[in-house]
Amino acid sequence: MMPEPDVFQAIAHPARRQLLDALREREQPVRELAARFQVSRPATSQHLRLLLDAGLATERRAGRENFYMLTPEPLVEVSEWLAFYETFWSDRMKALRRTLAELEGSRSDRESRQ
Amino acid sequence: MMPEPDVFQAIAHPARRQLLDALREREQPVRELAARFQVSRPATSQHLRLLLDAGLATERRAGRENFYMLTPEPLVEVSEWLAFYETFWSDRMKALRRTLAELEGSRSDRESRQ
DNA sequence: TATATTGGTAAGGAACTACTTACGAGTCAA
DNA sequence: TTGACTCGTAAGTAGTTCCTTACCAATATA
Repeated sequence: MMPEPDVFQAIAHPARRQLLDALREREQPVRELAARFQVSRPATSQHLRLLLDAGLATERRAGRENFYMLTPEPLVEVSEWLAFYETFWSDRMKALRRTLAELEGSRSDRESRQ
Repeated sequence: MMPEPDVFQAIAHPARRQLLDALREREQPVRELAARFQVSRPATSQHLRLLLDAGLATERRAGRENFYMLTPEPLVEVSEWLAFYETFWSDRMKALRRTLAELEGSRSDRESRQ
């Protein structure tokens, strides 16, 4: 947990995003997570370790089970990085909508198909 | 551009995020991007290729220069995925703030340091 | 106590990533 | 036309990722 390596790297793998998605519901033991996604238990353990290191999950030992719980705060870094692009793409969306509206206008002459 | 491979993978590498950040300003030729980040030109080309494939950039040939331009729309996928977590972490933030407020309250007895 | 369950991790290997150097194509300028 | 510039890509390589199987420790159950 101290090393806190790249969150972007942590969410890059589909299997790890699936794990995070599953952990949104509730904390879950490895056994359950592994069964759910047809991923072998060792592979699941290894992905979970990476999520731990990225600070995206915590573990809670209960008997022989190890429950993993979502701690989504590090995702804020991704969110903040994305924020710079959101205005950008909404501008582009507006421009696109404008262009489509213009096309729509110029098409009203030759209303024909459909 | 047709294959459109994983956007999450595309933004996983710091060098590619730097490239995207640079492209937010304006379209830029490879030469300029490579010079800017002390990354070799071939390496830059290879990263840009990946961004192209992910649909995060387009290229425009002008003479012997190749200008790359940001097309951030595919980031919407990341944004939408993150949206599910934002309520989650804002709830956690609220809970944290509540806890801190309680601690603050119980501390008002022994007001001492700072 | 013996046995089954749960899980972490080591070891090994296939596939992938990210760099380098080398080269060739296309463009521009003298 | 010659030489410099810009760029993509091939080839090679070191390092990393992601899986597997095998094993051991800890815990629960019969």
